[in-house]
Amino acid sequence: MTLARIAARLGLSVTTVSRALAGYGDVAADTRRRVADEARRIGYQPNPIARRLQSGRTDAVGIVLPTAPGQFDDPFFLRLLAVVGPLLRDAGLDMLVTTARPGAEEMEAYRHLVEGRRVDGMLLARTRVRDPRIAYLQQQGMPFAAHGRSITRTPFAHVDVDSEAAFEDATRRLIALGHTRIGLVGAPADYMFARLRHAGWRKALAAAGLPARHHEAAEPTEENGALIARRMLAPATAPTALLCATDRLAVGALHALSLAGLRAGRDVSVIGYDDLPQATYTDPPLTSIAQPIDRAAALLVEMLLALRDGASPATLHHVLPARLIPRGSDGPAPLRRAATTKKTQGGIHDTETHAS
Amino acid sequence: MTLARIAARLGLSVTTVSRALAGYGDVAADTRRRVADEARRIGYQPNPIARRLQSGRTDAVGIVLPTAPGQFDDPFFLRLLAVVGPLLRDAGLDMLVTTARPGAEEMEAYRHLVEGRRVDGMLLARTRVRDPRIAYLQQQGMPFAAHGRSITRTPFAHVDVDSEAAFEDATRRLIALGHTRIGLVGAPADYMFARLRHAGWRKALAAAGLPARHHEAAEPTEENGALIARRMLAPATAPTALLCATDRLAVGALHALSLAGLRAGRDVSVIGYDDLPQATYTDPPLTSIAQPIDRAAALLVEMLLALRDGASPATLHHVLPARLIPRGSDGPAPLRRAATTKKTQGGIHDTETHAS
DNA sequence: CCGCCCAACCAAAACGTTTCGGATGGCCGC
DNA sequence: GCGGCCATCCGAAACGTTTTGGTTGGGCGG
Repeated sequence: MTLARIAARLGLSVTTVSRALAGYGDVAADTRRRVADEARRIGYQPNPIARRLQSGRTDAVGIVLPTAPGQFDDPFFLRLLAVVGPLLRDAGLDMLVTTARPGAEEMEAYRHLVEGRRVDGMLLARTRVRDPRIAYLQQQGMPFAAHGRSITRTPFAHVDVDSEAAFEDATRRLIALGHTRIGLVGAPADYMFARLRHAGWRKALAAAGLPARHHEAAEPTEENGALIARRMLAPATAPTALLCATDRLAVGALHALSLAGLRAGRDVSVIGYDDLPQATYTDPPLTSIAQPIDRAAALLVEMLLALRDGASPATLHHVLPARLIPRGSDGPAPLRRAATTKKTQGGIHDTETHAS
Repeated sequence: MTLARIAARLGLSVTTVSRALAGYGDVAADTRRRVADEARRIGYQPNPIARRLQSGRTDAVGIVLPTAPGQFDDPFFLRLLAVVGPLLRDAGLDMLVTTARPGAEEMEAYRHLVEGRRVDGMLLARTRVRDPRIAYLQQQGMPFAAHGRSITRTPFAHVDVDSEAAFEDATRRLIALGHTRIGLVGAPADYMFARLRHAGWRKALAAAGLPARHHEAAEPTEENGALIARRMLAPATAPTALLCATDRLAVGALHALSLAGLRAGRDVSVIGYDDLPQATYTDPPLTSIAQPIDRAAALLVEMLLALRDGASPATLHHVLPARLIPRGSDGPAPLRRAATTKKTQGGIHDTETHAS
């Protein structure tokens, strides 16, 4: 199982065997063949550890999965892994996955991978407006590609989806359907994606001369979606449409509607983002915005390889378009607001409220 | 950043520095302190690659995520990763993740990790009745722990959830509620979990003297759940309750009910398995069976460590109890079967049908 | 004063690969 | 016949660690 064994068996030096397998020109054709045959015969596989020690590269990229309450099993990350996985393998890279809660534990996970010299590239997702992970990786000089933008001093490699435009479009769509009170069920403003979607919503409202009232944000879970929707729909002047920053929030909102005796798509329109598989199977099916995650993943890997080959992060960035998938949860604004049948209660956890 | 640098700076040998940091007794207390100080000062981190080459271990465990149509982003795997991740880190083990479609590609992924000497332990989930992955790992002598049982010649380390008992209980619950026609929306029979849940269902029916009609199986997606439910509910003697092998199937079934104008929990009872976060937010909320995945993950890691320390796989196995979480999707059998309001259509893809 | 033991340290080998800088021998041209 | 070139091969170093089997020198007992 080692070069030495092949060498001994063939009466050659380790050097020659190595060079034969690596395809160097200074090996006789016949020798090369004999080496190849013997290697195949004993099922030789080079020891990656030895190779790494010698080359100084690890041939591995790291991903830290956030394990926050809201993201614990966010399907987004599994899809990302699933799509990125094969691409990395094709590039001969291993994928090292760690899980950590945002905050101190998260940064420790990054340090473990980076300063522990376990990877020579990182992939990160769900960027934040000021992202300590990005700052850290830049300061360490570790190549990385991010899914999502961020506000930084120095440019970094990233793909993002134009969810600002998507939310602007979605809002316009609702306006065209006659809605004038359109609420935003948002995510915490330190997530870059939350800020962009918020901006898109606000822009479309402003362009139509409508006020951007009705905005609350919380970690994107079903639970928070339900809580926010319930609160937002309580007043008499409640929105007739809810734009939700993620599908998980939207699923919660649909649930709250149903509990309140309101029909989604008739009494209140709901639009989500992510186009999760389950979006098709809510009642009514959820109108959602689909992002080209396959394309994004491919670009991320491409960028990582480019960085490895010396490309500058400044040249590496893409913004991809998202696409609205109309289903049953939105529709024309009701002529009169349907009455809320149940009393709403106050109290919401883990929520930041913005009066926009 | 290397032992040699510390050694040079302190006028010591590499050996002594290494032994000082490793806590050997043959280093003077003062020397040990000086070494520790210098190491901290320059932020020394041992090079894991060099350590691995020398020790012959990789300190990494591998997980292959199935990317099948039905499992593409099954939340189950992300939860498993999230729970197993911190435990492995605490044990000083890296987690190497690969994705592959079941079949040839999957086996190639295993070979890549195992014969490529990238890991010294494997974790696997969603076992199959005859599982080629298990046979392979056993033949290769690679330590591994599985989530799920399997039929094998030689015993292997595993945890499983007693979903047979859980399905037996759930079926009895439905029987106690007056249901006599209880259908099983199952998963393909080569999944071990599918077989166990099927057995539990059948057992409870047999004990009550009820026939085990109404059984179909397909990859556990929402889509297949909807297709099967629609077909099962078409005939006049359709089941009044559907037991679903997974929550994804159940979500699809709920959707089909709703399309057919049937009320879940009143006209037709539905019970799922997995207790996904979204189960709370279906309409009505899904009665589901929760598995102790945290406990299972902890045991898996524990077993892996035991195997590494020479334990025999034969002694390592646990079966954990599952717990039914009653919510709104099941209830008393209706006195008379509600009429199906919509026509059902034939045709179903990717499905194996069993007349049980 | 001699021998022994112990505390403290270290040189070298080993893990398996890649690569640098030769070494060897045959053949060709002049 | 000799110099040089080319094809082919190889020794040794290097990557950074751990471990084996020492060596050194001082102190202590007899």
